[in-house]
Amino acid sequence: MTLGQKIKELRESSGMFQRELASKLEIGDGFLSKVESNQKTLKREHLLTVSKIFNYPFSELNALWIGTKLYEIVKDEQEGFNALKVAEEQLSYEKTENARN
Amino acid sequence: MTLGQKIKELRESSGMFQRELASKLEIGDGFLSKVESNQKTLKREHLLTVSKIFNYPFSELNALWIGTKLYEIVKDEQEGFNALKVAEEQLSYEKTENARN
DNA sequence: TTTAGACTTGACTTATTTAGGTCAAATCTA
DNA sequence: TAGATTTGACCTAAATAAGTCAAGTCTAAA
Repeated sequence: MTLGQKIKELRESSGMFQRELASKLEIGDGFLSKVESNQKTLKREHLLTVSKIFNYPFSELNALWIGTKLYEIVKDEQEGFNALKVAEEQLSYEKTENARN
Repeated sequence: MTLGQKIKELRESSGMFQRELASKLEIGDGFLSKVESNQKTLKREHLLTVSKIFNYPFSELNALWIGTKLYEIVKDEQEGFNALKVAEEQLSYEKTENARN
């Protein structure tokens, strides 16, 4: 599930048109269309608005937002999967380091 | 293990000084110092040179390079870990999609 | 079968960020 | 006190973010 897919899903399942949602977010509908197909990214502040409109947890939108960004970086990389593992490892190392103090 | 750590490790275990390695890479030693502490990143082409100098697999350096970059993105994020999972999921979804065709 | 409304796409823009450094001064280490 | 390393301030070019807008396409229904 990408952020674009999720937004489209939320919008459609609430019977809203792109134009409506776009206007709530104060962006053009062309731009929203691209957001839903992950050709463009929403500003992070917009995520909060989306969260409120559809009453959907911000943290999940946030995870999708960052995750989709990470995916854009690794998707054409041979070492993409390993790179994700490296990042994960560094992250959990940092976590245990901080826990130690 | 970060890329900076790995480079430092390779350099030190071959008894080389920063100045020497820096000159082989045609960068300043101040810059290399920052690379080793992950404050700056090497150009990707430099990775190939490093790989040759220390006879260390390029693919691993590459994974560390991308991984450290990903880590920089997620390290201060609450949803960092989940975001990595999202990216991983998207990546494996894409893989199976491609395999289907 | 045409036409309206929803959506997609391509070309373009401008402002901000990031990449990839340099250099000199400060610090650390034997 | 020399040589190795680190740090901070600074720089420029290139990339990315965050859009707009008009033209094109797709789909139901009159």
